[in-house]
Amino acid sequence: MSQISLTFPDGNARDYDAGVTAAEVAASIATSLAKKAISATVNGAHYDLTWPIEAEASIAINTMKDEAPALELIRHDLAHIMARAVQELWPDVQVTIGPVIKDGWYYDFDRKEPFTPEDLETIEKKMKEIINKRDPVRTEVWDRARAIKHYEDNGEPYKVELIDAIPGDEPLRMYWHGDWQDLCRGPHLQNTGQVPGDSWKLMSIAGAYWRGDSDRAQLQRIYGVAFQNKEQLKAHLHMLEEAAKRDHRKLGREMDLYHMQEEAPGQVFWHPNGWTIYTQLQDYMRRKQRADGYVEVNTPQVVNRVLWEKSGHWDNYQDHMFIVEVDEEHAREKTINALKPMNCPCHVQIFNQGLKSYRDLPLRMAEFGSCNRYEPSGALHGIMRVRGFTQDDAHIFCTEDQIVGETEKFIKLLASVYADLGFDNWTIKLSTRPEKRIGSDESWDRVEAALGDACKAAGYDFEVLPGEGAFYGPKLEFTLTDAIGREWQCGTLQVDPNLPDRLDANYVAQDGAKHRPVMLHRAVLGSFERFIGILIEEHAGKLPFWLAPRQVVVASIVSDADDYVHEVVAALRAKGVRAEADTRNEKINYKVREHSVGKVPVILAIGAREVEERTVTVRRLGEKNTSVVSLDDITAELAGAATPPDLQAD
RNA sequence: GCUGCAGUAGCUCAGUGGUAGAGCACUCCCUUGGUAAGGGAGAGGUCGGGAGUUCAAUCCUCCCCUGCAGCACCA
Repeated sequence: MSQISLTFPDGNARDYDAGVTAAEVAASIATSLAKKAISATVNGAHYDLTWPIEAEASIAINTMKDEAPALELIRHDLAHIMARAVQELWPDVQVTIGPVIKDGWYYDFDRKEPFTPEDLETIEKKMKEIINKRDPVRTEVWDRARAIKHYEDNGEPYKVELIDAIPGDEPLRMYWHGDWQDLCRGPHLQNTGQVPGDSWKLMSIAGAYWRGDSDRAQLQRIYGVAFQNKEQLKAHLHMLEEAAKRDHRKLGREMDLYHMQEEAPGQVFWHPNGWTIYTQLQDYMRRKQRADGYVEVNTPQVVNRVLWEKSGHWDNYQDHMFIVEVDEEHAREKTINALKPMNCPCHVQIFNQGLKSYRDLPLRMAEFGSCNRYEPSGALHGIMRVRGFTQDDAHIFCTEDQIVGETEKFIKLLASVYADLGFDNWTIKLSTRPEKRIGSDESWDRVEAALGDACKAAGYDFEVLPGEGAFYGPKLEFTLTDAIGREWQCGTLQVDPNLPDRLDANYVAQDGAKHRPVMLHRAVLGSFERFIGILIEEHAGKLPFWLAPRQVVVASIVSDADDYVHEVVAALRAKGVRAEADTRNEKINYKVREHSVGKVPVILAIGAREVEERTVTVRRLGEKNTSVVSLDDITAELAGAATPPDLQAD
């Protein structure tokens, strides 16, 4: 038998017989290590203790102390244990697929009756029994024909389909947890008792399509979370509770920002407080874009279908458009229009007015464009995913050579905006050519490279999402994360050579001939609605002072102070600070509580002393202590704080 | 759109086959109180909408609407 050399993390190497298992390697080092070993990392891949190692490799033996492999194994074994529990409870249920995900795992089942919340408790109980049995886990490599026959004989078409999808050169592994068998790539622990009994929890039941395809069967998915110990599970559940408090739907109500109602699903009724945030943001974006060389336009809401047919949207998105028919009683001929779902075709109409020269490029055309899309009902989510929204949209008409420069300029604009708004963890994703696409491979090569180069030039890394680009061009997505870790695309930049072509946009180049410009669709915030939702969750409602809808409440302690309270409010308002008086017949405790809950950043309390000394007592949101400041000083300070970041003197 | 769950006062929620209740919020009165809820009184609901079963439906059944979780979708 041939010998292979295995190199350990400390750099030492030892020779073993080819086909040695990680369990044997661990045993060769120390009995204690063999006992504690749960898996191995071999050349960076996660290995079961029982898998043979055939060639020279680097190896690290993992124990429960190694967080990443330990969590992976715990979660993966729990997926199997849960599937086994379900099949022991309901033998007619088919198991399909059950991967490890962030914080836990899920498993998809095919069962006629829906699982109920009570079922989850029953399943948990059964899982604990299985864990307590400490059943051994063992594995075998099967050949393809045997595996397929096994599942065909068992009447399990899902598994057969999974096997068909596994590349031919990959070994097919069967795992047994006790007598329960499942096809699985592994690795797994050595027995079910190695899974902690109390550091996991079944969370929810949901529908999920087989293989993610909405044309195929819908299965029932059970989600679970799992950690290394009970404390981590408790911390996770606590984090979820805290996150729920930051939910923009809850804070939106508490801060009286907006509401939504049945008659206009997916559309926002902005209240004065919310609209203040909105207009502050819009004013800010307008200044930022103007400074970056954008011109601003405005285009119609209701546009005849003819334009949507030309742009190609009618064919692709008709079902997702709000259609407006004007019937014969009102018009000579019945016309069919659509509320604009996007601004780009209208922008091309503006571009097409008059002759454009290469000297006009790049032409950066911005619009705070109100759009309506008939989003599927299940997609709606607070103000993050809505049917009526306004984008901070712009289209940059340019040449292909200008793409890199314009993209880099855009990323810098976006980075500066996100920084001003308090975001420091956003990510860039580059979506590349999909299977169904137009344009030559050479052109895709160039444009994808241009986007990547622009990111690098601006100093940012990006993740590639292969095949996720639009059919006409690649795109950059800039994503932010909400309170419970869901990612939302906010900013975007998309390269589009197609629409200028469909709508016949052109410019006169140096050679005197007409050429097609390229269009860059881009948005920094994305939609105001979504961005404000994210903003609320990011700051847990405690918005930066310049964005806070009510920046200051001046609260009287005794009614004798009312006149001075109004004087203070007037002084602040004269300096552009959004200040309100609270002279209600209530105690200061009550007022402080109410405005703290309402996330007002600064409360100025006024009693007899302050009137006498022409001062205010300042209480800042989140701080318990107060300070006494002169009226002049506080007015100057708050006026400075109320100035948007792009207008700050420094 | 699909699967599951939910919808009772402005908000958070309890409740029952015999047309409803709490706390907070709201209005009025008392109270002028020094930093996260002072006291009292009052008003407020076609129990999401429609149909059915029943002597009787907020409660049971069916359909629809909206919301929530996940999936699918996101030009």
